[in-house]
Amino acid sequence: MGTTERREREKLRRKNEIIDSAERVFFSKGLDQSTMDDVAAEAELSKGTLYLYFKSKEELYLAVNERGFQILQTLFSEAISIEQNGLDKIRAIGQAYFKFAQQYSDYFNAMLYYESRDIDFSIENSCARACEEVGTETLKIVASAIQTGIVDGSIRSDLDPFKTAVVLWGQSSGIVQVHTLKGQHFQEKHKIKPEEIMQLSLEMMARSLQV
Amino acid sequence: MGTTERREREKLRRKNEIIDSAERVFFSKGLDQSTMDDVAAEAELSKGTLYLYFKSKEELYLAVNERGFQILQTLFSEAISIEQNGLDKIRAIGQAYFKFAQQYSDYFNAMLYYESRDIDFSIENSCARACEEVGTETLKIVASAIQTGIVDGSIRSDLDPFKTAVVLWGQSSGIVQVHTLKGQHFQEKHKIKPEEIMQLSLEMMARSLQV
DNA sequence: ATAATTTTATGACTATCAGTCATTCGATTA
DNA sequence: TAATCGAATGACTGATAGTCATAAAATTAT
Repeated sequence: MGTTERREREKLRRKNEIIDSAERVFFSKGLDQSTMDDVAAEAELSKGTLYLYFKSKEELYLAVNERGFQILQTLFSEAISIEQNGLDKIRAIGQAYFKFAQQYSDYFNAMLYYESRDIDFSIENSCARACEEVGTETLKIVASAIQTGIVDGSIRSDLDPFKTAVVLWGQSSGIVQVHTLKGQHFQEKHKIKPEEIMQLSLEMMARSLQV
Repeated sequence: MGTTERREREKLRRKNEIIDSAERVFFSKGLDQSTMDDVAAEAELSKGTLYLYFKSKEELYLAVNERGFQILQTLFSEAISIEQNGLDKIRAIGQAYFKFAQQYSDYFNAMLYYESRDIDFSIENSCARACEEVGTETLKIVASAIQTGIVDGSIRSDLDPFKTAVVLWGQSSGIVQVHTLKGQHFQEKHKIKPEEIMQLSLEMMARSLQV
């Protein structure tokens, strides 16, 4: 009988339902303010059950995070497909990243946490691994756009595509981190619009790639 | 009698002793693994006493952080004083920042936490305020170096010094964050030396400022 | 010198929450 | 109908941030 397969499916469904609930709770109250009991209540399950599907709060959190990465990856794929020239692809990716930070701010904030923590990638089959996988895929999209730019002459040829992708990634996340966490504060204190910072940053990054 | 003044001094001294102890504990075990009881034991005080001087663990942590900011500010001041030309000052600041991240990695890691959290600046007289103050001073150093560069012609004149300083700050912290948290992982996975990333980033940032 | 007052320090206690585990429930199979 | 097995439960444990009534020490007033 195909009972095992159905069970497998149901197990996956339940897992996703738990992530759905966790997402709602984490996004509405913030990760630190959310308890596993909150998530359990939202999922209409007992706390113990959560631990059958995720071995810790961090795992569950990373599972939510992975969805964010997947959205980002899609946005990046769309971005590069629209533009022809390599440098314009990179510009489009930059815009897409900033758009992601604004439109999917909950996912983005979750990603910040991920980026700023020393995550343990060692345990096999963990959600951290999955995040890392999608993250690397996303980086490869950036690297390939740079490669395209080098070939079509819109980007200087002395750059290593993957290394440059890592740099752009680091720089962008730093900027968007400032935007997200200190943006309002800067606006009040120094009369600087966060959007200006993001646009200026984009312009500067594009310039650093030009021949 | 000058008793009040001496008491004031002693109170400050005790406060600093607590920060000393907290620093040792936080740096040796990591913030999350450190308990207030650990800090109290290290300071040879009771936990209750800690709360007479700091209203929460976060406050105490921010107090440690402020020291890091002060070191960074000093390094930046030294950096700009060595070089003449504006763009070289900026390069020197960049190098100083990367040096800080390596030599004072404990302080730097603490700062990452600060940078990646939504800190509450509202409460009067809090340690967060102090960090913010030193942070702004540090930014002003960067901005003034950019201004110098615009005047001496080494940096393009269409940039707003303070906004550009914010961008450079955000980009740099993003890069160094990648370097610190994911560097080893990148090295293993993609055979990329973290130092290369930092140098490439510096070069790209300098290029984005050039006329 | 002594009592009254004010400041500083204590540590037992509370509240909260991540994670566990013996037990129950329910579906599948014999 | 009984036996088996995986899924689910929720009371329990351990850890720890933060509190508060009380004590000790220092300062000031009598």
